[in-house]
Amino acid sequence: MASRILVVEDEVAIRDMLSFVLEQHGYETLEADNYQAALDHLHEPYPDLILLDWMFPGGSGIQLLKFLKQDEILRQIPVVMLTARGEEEDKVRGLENGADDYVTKPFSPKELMARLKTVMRRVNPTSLDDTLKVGKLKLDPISHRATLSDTPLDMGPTEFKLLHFFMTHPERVYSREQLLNNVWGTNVYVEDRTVDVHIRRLRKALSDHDHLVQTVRGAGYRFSTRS
Amino acid sequence: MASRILVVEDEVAIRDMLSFVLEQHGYETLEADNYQAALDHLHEPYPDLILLDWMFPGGSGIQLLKFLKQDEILRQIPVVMLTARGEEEDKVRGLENGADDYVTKPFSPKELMARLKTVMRRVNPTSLDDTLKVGKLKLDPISHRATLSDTPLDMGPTEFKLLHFFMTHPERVYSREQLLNNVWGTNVYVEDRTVDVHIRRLRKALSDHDHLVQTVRGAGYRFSTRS
DNA sequence: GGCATTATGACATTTATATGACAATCACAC
DNA sequence: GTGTGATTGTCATATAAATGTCATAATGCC
Repeated sequence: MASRILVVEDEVAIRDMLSFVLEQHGYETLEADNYQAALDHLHEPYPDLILLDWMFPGGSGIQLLKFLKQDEILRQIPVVMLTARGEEEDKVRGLENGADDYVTKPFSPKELMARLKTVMRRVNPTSLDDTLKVGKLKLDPISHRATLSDTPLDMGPTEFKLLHFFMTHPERVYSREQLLNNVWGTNVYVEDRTVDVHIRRLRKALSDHDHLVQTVRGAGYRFSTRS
Repeated sequence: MASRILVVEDEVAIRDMLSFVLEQHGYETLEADNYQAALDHLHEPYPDLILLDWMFPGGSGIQLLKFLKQDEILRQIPVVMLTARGEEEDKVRGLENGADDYVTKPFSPKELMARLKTVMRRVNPTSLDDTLKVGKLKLDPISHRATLSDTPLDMGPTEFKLLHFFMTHPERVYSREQLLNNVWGTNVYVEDRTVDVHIRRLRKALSDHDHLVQTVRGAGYRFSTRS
């Protein structure tokens, strides 16, 4: 059950961008490019958050915001406003009318996700990160636990991060260097070969599911459900 | 292995966004937020493409563009301009000065990737990451896997590269020497006859599709769907 | 047939990956 | 603090795979 985010934004380019970033981070997105379309999404199952462009056709953002806050159910859905840079009054007016936060266009993915997470954590601490599943293998970022057929797997933090990265980026080869950058972080000087060792530890932890982590000779490693 | 894209853009939010989208699509990114930083990236290994903001500090986009086009090597790197919406003259001026295409801010990830791919296809068709298909035979550079009717084929790195080259250059004879240059790389001293052996290994891997790799007596080999 | 070219199997060598061990470091309980 | 176990990165070694070359067989061409 991924969190669902309703994106209310009339400009298709920005809407696409928001959807892309959100989906890459594991959210489901609903899209609306006008007032009525936004209303059409406001029924069960309700979105978990609304990303609302301040200015959009068929009713400005504040109009929809006010409408939401009048409804007993809808008012509980957190709203993050999208404002143009420098429009300070917009932000103030938005926050005064019940918006939970705002993001200024243009935005970096990092900033966007950070704000969304903060807001969602504040409103509903449990709905945040989703469990990743691949067959019997599950990875739950919340409890920070990986299980196989509901049996907890024993692995270190690095292996957990590695598995998390793999599960969010399956069916794709990654060189040792890329894995170091993505899992260990950039500006970390660690031997390439160290990756091998952690791969082995991860495979060990996965026991009879170690085939999910595949060696691609001369290229790196790949997480794949196919043999 | 992955294409490298130099992003020249001063606004951090937009730069982050570009990097995020590009990296999600498997590109490596280099970042520069000013003229000098951009120049610092222009050495080997050269970026495969430059994404250039029209207006950025320490020299406008066109300035850098002109500089690039004066250099024999650098001029070959394709350039995609980032322009503000509505600035039609900018686009025209950019294209006149050698830019290969432009993307208007704000942009959707889909549009961005489409334009980049188009440009890269025009310049260097082999550097692309698209799945290659010939009948039931598929080669996916992203997962680094060759399949026949979705069954993974077992072959070594050299055979994989060889097949990749063939699939991107079908219906054309290549001498052993040409194959060595293209697949093994230049400055590699290897016997001509070695190619025969790898051809055989590739055919073996292709099993009942080995007819795709054809011998052209006295000339070399050819990858062809026609018998 | 006789010559030239290619196919194939075998093999030694090189290269890449897997694995076990270990010392240093870290996290946390006491 | 101090102790204790877990974790981490690195190394040495084992194992496995890939590579290039050769000798020889097979094939095509005149």
